[in-house]
Amino acid sequence: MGRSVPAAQGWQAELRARGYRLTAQRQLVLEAVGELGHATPEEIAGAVRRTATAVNISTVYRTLELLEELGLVQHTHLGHGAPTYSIPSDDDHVHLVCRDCGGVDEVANSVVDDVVRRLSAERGFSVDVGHFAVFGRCRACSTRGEMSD
Amino acid sequence: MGRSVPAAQGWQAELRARGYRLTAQRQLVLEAVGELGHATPEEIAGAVRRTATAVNISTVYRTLELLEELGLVQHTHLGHGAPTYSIPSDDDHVHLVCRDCGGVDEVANSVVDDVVRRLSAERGFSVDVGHFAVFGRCRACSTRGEMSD
DNA sequence: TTTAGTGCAAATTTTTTGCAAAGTC
DNA sequence: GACTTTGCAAAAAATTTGCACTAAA
Repeated sequence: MGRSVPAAQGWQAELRARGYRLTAQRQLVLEAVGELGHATPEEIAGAVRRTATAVNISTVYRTLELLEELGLVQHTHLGHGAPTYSIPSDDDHVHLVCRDCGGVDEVANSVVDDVVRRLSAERGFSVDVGHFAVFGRCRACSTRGEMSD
Repeated sequence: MGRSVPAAQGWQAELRARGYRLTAQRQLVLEAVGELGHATPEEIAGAVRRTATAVNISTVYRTLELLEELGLVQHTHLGHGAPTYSIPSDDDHVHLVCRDCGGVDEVANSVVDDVVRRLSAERGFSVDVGHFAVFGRCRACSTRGEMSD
């Protein structure tokens, strides 16, 4: 088996290797991020609170920052509000956020492959596909708009 | 002369037509947005303050909200911080934001035309090109990274 | 004169920080 | 035991809101 993706608990070793310590809070926050998917710090704190031990909100912020530095979580901006955290995965996707209903849809990032390639070639800019959300209006809201216009 | 773009002072008439009033503050804020381009509410307040009359920050927020509703300004998310306001124009562009240096570059939105078309056809999603920023790493920062790696 | 808009101050909301106590290695 | 991490409380930063007063129409 390869080890391109930190296996089951490889991150714990990596944590120590970097001089950090393994704590219950860090495990709980990481688990919550995995379970919730695209959750805000506040939501993550809430989820942890519901399970067993509560983790202070400031610890959640500090922990997310650390986990992101280690590459164990990533954050995405889906709109005006707080950034949302999730587990990086191979099948990253592009987020479509509707300005009207606020709904978040996803499309395979192959849709933007071409743009990514061009920006790399023409500008030397390497796009972080997972990080950007695409804003606009979803089909449902467009249809609704037509009717009421 | 056409009137696809609210002419010089057409917006003032539109304002009144909708039952709103023309005030010095609204003119000052709109001017500041035009002069600054992609500025945060705080920056806009600062710019106005520097000219003649100061406009209270809460009025700036309320005014931006109104001007946006009227389509006289638009806001864009360029990263973690506050949204930035600017004057909508025909030659909208895509923003490239570097995760390392924070720099903001622009590319013609023709670069994403294809994606816009596909999302419309396949998902019925109409993209607001000006609203989304593309995150990643710019050429300068990539080069720097290679060297220090 | 009537009704909308502004300034001001206070309340929210979200995130950050200092520091003593608790926990990990 | 040494050094990191956490919880707590307070500080900051960013927005929003209530309300009396000012100003546009």
